[in-house]
Amino acid sequence: MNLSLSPLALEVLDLIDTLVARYQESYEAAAARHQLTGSQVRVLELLSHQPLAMRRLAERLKCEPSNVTGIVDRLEARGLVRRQPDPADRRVKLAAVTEAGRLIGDQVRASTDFTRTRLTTLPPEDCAALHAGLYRMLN
Amino acid sequence: MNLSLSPLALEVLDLIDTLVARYQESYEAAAARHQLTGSQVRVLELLSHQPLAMRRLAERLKCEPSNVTGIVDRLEARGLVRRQPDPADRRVKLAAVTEAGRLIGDQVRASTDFTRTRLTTLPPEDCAALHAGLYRMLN
DNA sequence: TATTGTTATACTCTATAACTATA
DNA sequence: TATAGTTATAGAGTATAACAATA
Repeated sequence: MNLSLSPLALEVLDLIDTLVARYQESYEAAAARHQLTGSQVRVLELLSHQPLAMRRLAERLKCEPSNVTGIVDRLEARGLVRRQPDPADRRVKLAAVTEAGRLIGDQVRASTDFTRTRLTTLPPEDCAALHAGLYRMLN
Repeated sequence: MNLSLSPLALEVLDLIDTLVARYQESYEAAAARHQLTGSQVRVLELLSHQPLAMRRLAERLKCEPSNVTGIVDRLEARGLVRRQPDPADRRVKLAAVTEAGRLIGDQVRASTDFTRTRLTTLPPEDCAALHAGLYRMLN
C-alpha cells in the first residue's frame, strides 16, 4: 500500500531496508570470523549479564525451547557456556557464559558493528535527528 | 568499544537494535502467514521487476548459487516462479515470477511492514529527521 | 496435572566440492 | 579452459510431537 506513504516516507523505507541489510551482514560476518553463528553470538550476549533458564533463553530468542538445547549444546562443547542446576527448581537448567565465552562475546561485539562505526563518526546533529526520528517511530 | 560513543549515540544504537529486531520479526511473520520463508519472499521481491539468472539471484541473496537451486525449486513446485531459457546463452536459466507469485509477493509485502505502518502515522517532521539522520549515516 | 528440558523427526538454508552442459 | 547450473553432502536453525524428571 504505497499509496498511503509520502515520497519522503518511501525514501525512509528504502533507507531502513538498507540499514537492516547492512546490520545483518555485519553481525553475521563478525560471528563467522569467530566460527560462530548469529544465534550463538546472540545467546552469548543474552547470558552476558546473568545466567538464564533454557526456557527464558527460548523466549528471548523467540524460538522453541527444543532449539535452544542444540544451540547451547554446541556452545557448551566449545567451552563458551555451561549448564548449571537451579537451586530453587530441580527441573530447571541455567545456561551461564564462561570466562572464555564472555571474552569471545566481547570481541565479536567490538568487531561487529557497522552501526557502531558509523555512529562514531556521525556529527552530533545528525545523531540527534536520528534519535528523535527513531524514538518517535518505535514508541 | 563503547568509550568512543557518546551517550546519545549509545541510545541510537539501542534504538537501531530494536528497529532491526522488529523489522525481522515482522518480515518473517508475514512470510510465514503465507507458508513462505524469508528467503523465498526475498526471491519473489527480487524477481518482481524482471527475470534474473540463477547466478544473479545468488549475488543478490549473498549466498552460494547451489542454494538458489533449492529455493527456486520450492517456489517452482508451488507455481510461484518458473525457470526460462536465456536465448542469448544456453547455459543460463532465468528465474521469473509467475502471476500467482507476483500476487503473493504483493500480499506479503503489504501485510509485512511494521516499518511501513509505523511510517504512515509518523508526523512529517519526525519523518524528515529520520531521513536526514539515516541518509547521513548510510552515505 | 502442569512445567522443564530433552529427544526424535522433518524441513529449510547454508557452504563446499564435484559434476554436466555449454561457451 | 572457463562459466552456469546442478547434485551430493554435511552442519545449523527451525517447528512439532512425545518423553522423563520434577513441581
